[in-house]
Amino acid sequence: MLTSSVFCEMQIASRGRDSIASVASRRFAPRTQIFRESEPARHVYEVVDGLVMLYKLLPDGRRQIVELISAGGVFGVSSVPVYDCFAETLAASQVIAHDRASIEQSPELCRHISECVKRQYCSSRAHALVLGRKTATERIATFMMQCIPGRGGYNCPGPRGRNDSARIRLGLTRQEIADYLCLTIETVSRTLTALRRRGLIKIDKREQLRVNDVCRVCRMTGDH
Amino acid sequence: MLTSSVFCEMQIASRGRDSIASVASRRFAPRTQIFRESEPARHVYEVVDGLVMLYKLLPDGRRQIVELISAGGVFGVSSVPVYDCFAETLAASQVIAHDRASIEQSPELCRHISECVKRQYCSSRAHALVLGRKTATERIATFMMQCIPGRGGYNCPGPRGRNDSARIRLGLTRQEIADYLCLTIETVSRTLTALRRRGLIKIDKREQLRVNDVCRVCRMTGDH
DNA sequence: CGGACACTTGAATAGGGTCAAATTCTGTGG
DNA sequence: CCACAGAATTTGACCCTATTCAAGTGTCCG
Repeated sequence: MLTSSVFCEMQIASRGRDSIASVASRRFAPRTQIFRESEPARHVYEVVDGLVMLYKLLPDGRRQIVELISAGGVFGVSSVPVYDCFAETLAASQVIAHDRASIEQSPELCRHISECVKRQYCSSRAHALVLGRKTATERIATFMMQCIPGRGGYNCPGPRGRNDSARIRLGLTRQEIADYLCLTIETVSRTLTALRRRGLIKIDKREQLRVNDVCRVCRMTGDH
Repeated sequence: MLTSSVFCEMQIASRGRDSIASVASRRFAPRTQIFRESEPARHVYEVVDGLVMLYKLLPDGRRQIVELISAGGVFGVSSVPVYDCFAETLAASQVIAHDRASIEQSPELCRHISECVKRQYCSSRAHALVLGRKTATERIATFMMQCIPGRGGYNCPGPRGRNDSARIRLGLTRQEIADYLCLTIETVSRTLTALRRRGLIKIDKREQLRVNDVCRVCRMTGDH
């Protein structure tokens, strides 16, 4: 098994004067399933490091990656007693598993998780706009901008000087990008090729590319 | 002005022993804008009665209705200091406006809102699957199922006896349905016509239709 | 009853999907 | 270092679903 788990009973020092809570810190290898849809929702997870994807499946195999969660995000939150999607790591990931029952007992933890859910709720709406109304090129551009920290979002600082380029590590295969953006693998590939031919990006390795002009790509998201 | 507002300083009796909170109960006429995207987010709203839509716009006019909120739902929640979408009533609606600053002071209210956000967060993910992976017919079927309370969701009771029909009040124009499901008005119209011709539904009035066999429509959502 | 708006229908089109094949990585073992 | 296998990706040709554009038709409300 690729997973190594370290369970521990620990004091959450950073959360102040709460009583001792039952938490487990776990490390998962890349592409490891953490839970499945319709399984009893026993834990709420916090991502410390790495990247986790949440996805839903239709019976005929169509897949939709509904969310990508990196450090600081939470997952496993559900309004019913079972998980509403599958969770799987993309990169090697460190997560904290909070026992669902114990969360109620820590107002600080509750508050923290609520804050994360609120943030993720807002970004899931931005994603709905992507899925619903954007062209393939706009989707890819939007996705690339998401991969450049600090740019493109609310109060983007704008280009930094002459050379406004950025290196991006995708962390997802073409198939995963397709399932996230609701395209096919072929369309993702074709769109990236078209962007490369137009000189907007350079594909260094499979998962690594360079955006030559961040602002120009940002203008291609359709948002401006 | 179509809006009649009643402001009041009231004790939220149902929320127990919290101190007096600043809330305003307001009534809005149908198709009335409540707030705009990028406006300072001063309030969090709770829907008491009616129907509110949240939507985002792209600069070129493309619109995506990201959420429909009925009684018991909240809106105006944002992780940044401005609203991230537009809010507009569809039906005449009664809402409670909570002062953003005052929310923090009521743990009970905080908890209540968090609970709503959690629920809405989950349903927004289900909607992402609709937008991303479903065909026009599946989208319309999914939407119709959403309009039939108690059916199609987690632990649906199944058909009730021989005559498993339901009357639906849409409350949305074809254009709004299109913007919610990410289709065009023509595709919505054509799809409804096709369903009518196949004898699955009967279109009584513009906004009212009858589903002859709920289970059959449910099977058309693509979820089963 | 008439005007405005919402909806429906038709024909042509295009964007992305599907299917199939070629190419490029990546890792392994010699 | 090179050869090879298997997988991931790219590319090509064709197709289909939903869109676009353009008329109609229906419905509501004064």
